[in-house]
Amino acid sequence: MTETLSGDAFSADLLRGHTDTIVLGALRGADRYGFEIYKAIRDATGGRHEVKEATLYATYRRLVKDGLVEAYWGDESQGGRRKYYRLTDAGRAVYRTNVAAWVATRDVIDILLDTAPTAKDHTR
Amino acid sequence: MTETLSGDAFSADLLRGHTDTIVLGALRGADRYGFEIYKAIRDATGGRHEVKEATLYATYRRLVKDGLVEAYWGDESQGGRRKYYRLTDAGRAVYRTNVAAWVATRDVIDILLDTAPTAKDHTR
DNA sequence: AGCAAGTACTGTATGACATCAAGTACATGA
DNA sequence: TCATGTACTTGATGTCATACAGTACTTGCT
Repeated sequence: MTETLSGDAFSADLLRGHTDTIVLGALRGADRYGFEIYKAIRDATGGRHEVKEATLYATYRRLVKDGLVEAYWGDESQGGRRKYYRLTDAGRAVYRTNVAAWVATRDVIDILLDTAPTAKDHTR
Repeated sequence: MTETLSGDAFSADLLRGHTDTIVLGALRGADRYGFEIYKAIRDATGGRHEVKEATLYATYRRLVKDGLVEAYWGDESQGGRRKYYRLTDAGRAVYRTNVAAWVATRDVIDILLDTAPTAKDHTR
């Protein structure tokens, strides 16, 4: 914090509250292991933003505790253990609800900040 | 928390990190007093969401401390004191930066959740 | 007049969560 | 062999949104 926003405007902590949903979303298509999700998020932001490893592993723990994902060790028997996560039905339901919440929240913030992307808007 | 998202999907805490920017934005056009901003936000969400008073007054304090806004008492001498807030130059600059951060963050989340509003998107 | 409801502001906890900092362990290429 | 990358873990720490509990004035209703 206090990082006063370096050049290209990605303040840490702005994804706060969305991390769970992002992780759940990452598991929509297939089971994935922790580090894989970490890299996926990092890459999706073009490297400009990164959700810290510690944050993600804490998130995984929370999601498992809440029954939204299940964890199991992969069988990389030759070394390099990987813990995989699988979306549960409950997780899938929460994901859907959270996406709706995101869209609603996004639109409200867009209204409050006057940043709604419209046809005439040059930002898109 | 743990509120498991009631019906229309507004989880508290999703605005977290954006409150400062929203308040700064509310002061763009004119000085406003605390409760006025509170009502403006509440109304902008159609009453579906509310940033709690305690949250906002904490926010004002923080913004003053950081020199982003200045506070002064209105001259409602006949009663009903109101504390007004005025955007400083620093506040205006931070606002601009934060808006850029919001747009960047919003777009990243849209990508991660696959919720980007497009022309063919029925959500708009 | 009496009283509820709304306006307006304040202060002290509390808890969630993103991150920091530090660490373990294995694999691989120079 | 030694740095670098992969992969996971855990114990602080700090920020911030909120709960909770006030104070004080005003206005509308009866």
